[in-house]
Amino acid sequence: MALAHAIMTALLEDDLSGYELAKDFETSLGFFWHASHQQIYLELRKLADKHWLNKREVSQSGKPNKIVYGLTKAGRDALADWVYTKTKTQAAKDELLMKLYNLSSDNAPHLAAEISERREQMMRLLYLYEKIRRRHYNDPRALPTRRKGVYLALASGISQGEQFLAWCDEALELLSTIDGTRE
Amino acid sequence: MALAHAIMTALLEDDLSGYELAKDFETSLGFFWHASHQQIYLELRKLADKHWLNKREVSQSGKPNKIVYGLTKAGRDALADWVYTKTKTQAAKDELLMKLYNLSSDNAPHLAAEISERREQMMRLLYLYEKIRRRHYNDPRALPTRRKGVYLALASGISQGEQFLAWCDEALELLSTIDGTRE
DNA sequence: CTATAATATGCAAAACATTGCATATCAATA
DNA sequence: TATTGATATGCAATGTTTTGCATATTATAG
Repeated sequence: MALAHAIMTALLEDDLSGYELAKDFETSLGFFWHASHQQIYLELRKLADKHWLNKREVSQSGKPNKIVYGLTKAGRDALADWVYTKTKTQAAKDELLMKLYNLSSDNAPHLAAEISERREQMMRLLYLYEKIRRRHYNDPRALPTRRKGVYLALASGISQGEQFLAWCDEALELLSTIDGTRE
Repeated sequence: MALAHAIMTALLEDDLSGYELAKDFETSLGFFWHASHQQIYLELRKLADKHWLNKREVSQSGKPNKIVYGLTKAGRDALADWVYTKTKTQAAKDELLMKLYNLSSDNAPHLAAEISERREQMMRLLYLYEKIRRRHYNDPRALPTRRKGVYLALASGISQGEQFLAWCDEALELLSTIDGTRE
């Protein structure tokens, strides 16, 4: 049921279409949850059937029309209840770390390249997050309650990201000491 | 195919039974990959059918017998090839952060309790990891190539863990400023 | 006017993961 | 000797996610 709740959380402040949600899940929300458009459209219809979301079609000029979803009272209640359920321990699946267990002088350059790429992705994301933090979350203690929670999620993303960059640097440094001509 | 490769990676150094693998996936390997015993036993049989693993039954005294699996040449080759495949971007599913988006003065004590619990779990894990690092990975540059990779995975776990502890402290501190009597 | 890209939504099959149940061996202990 | 707990393996049903395919509208660039 977790995707349902992630979607409803994204709808807390704004009503959104499936397409707009999918973009959020790719960018800003992407740090906390991943979902493809196929998953999202399906789940939105399920949630509307359950009457946790309402839908309305919005005509647009210059673009195809869209279906915009918003939380109902029942949806808000279900979401509020969900917060009290026990969170099961983390997903934790990182193929890159598994691959590092298989490090050899042959594949070291490939792994270094993958790490570099991930490092750049993370830099772009961090740039976005830092900008948001500076603009809207400069004084966490002064925020209204809900925004404090959003701030903490953002802060988690930022510090995980910074930690990741530092790790990438250590990894690239150590990988560069591997001699590809021997072994 | 990722679970298959995670299992094979775990078998790189030692032949193991499903039960032993399941325990590894709960503890040390758990930082990098999660898998239940049901998944593991099923996957082991699939991999043996593919001839990527071989199996043998081992009689034990004082315990039920076990089936021990080991990598075949074909398995090692498949694993080596897998390292060169492109890693898709991170899983990133954290219910706790999603829940924080729903923070209210009502649920703040519950969320603080969940964070405290996760903090303690992480402390226990970190204690284990630090011990391993000190014993076996004190001088990373002096390690043979493959062990350098294992070190980097471990280092990633440790620094993520430490970052998480720091975040928990910040979160608990900020949550404690929320006044449950109003709003 | 044609190709491309962004917007917008969807179905179906396959792969993967979780949950609940089931079974059996052996050691220790109550 | 009955119960509990660790060891050891498995099936079946259900749920979730990914992958591949499909379709349609409009803007922009060539």
